[in-house]
Amino acid sequence: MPAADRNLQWIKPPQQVRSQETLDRLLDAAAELGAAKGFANTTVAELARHAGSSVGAFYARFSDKDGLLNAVYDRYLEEATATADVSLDPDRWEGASVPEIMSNVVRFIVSIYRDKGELIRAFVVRGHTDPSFRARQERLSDHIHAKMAALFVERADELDVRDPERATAFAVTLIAATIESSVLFGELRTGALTFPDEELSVELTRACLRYLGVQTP
Amino acid sequence: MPAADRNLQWIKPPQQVRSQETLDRLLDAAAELGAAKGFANTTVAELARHAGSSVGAFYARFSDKDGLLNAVYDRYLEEATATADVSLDPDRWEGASVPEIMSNVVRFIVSIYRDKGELIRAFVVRGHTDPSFRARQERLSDHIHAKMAALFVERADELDVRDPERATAFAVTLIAATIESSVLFGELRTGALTFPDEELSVELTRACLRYLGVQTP
DNA sequence: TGTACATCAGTGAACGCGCGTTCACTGATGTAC
DNA sequence: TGTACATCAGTGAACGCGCGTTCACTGATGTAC
Repeated sequence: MPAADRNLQWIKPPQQVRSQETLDRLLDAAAELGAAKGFANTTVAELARHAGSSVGAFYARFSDKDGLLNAVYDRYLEEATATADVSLDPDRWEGASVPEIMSNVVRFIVSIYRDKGELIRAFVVRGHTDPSFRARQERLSDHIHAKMAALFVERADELDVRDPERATAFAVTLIAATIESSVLFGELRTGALTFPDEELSVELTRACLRYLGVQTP
Repeated sequence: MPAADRNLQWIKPPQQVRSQETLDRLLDAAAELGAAKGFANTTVAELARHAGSSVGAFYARFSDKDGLLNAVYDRYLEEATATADVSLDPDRWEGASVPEIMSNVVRFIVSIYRDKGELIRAFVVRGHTDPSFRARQERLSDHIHAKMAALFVERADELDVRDPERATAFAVTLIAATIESSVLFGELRTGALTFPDEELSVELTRACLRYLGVQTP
């Protein structure tokens, strides 16, 4: 079936329901173990066992270990892109103010990182040595950043900055960097002071609004 | 020599100048290769060759591969701590304003990350699986954060925020997170817009000053 | 509906490669007299 | 200053363990008639 092959780079398409289930369980196991201890530290045997499958079944579905990781990553990218498209859709925020959008979006991203942070971290680590992972990471991040920035640029009249395009781009970067590092390095912490999720969201929102010169009530 | 042993956890103390030189070259090679491709992806044989030494010489100095990494990390931590102590010394900034300190410190940290970023990244990756690396990372980061925050808290009258302690702590975190992620993920970039070192410094400084409610000229 | 056969799916022991570590040996440096 | 010996330093081939991958085999599912 050459037609189907065009869409399936890493996965050998299953012919029966049974094997599709096995495949899904392998993907889930990879996501779970990868999040827990990193992909490099997870063995194929461990992965197969965790999925209630076997090493041979694994290689019947994937060309090699990398094939599985790529499949897991693709599944994640698809989910992430879809989520971003829905939650950052301009229509959805019709009539909303910059503070309103900012605070909701920041809170949402924080909650996502709380959920998927460990998995994202595993992808990031992998990206350090694998250019193809790195490239896809950047594509996703560019996509999300652009959608977020667009929401703010549309409302440039609420901002008090020289170059709204550039300032919003930087604000988005601030958000991404701060949340990312808070997850990558555990809870935000400076000496004895800690910033749990809610406070992180509030403070980060405040910082960005002030930076963009937005009047807040 | 039991007295010397107390200070040398991972390194077997050399008895001749010759072996001290070998040891230094091994440390340098580890830092270099680790920065270039990560510690996990660097083999002992490769390391020894790169240092103009041999595998046997390596094991005469270090108990194992981890011993070397720990030694490299300790050397880095010592340098970093000393640099922070000197550059964030309160006396050094006697009479300076918050914007002055902020802009200089941010610029300095960016330049450090430009220099040592790859090595720092290797340590961070290692920290993901090694709790002892992680713990030392946090100790260093706490130390630097505290010193920075202290400079701003001392000048709380220049700030316009409810809780100066907390706000400065968060500002310091913003700085660290943004610079860190800009190095960990390459140059800052949002779609077509890029923020090279100087612009990153300027914009990050501006963001923090506005967040802290500092009047700028 | 039942039977024969082909293909798909799954199993886990065995293989082999890469890399950390060891070890028997050679050469260099230091010390005693 | 020279000689004998001890210790330090360095070498690189060989070993062995862990883990990705293969493969000969068993069982399950689908198809033809």
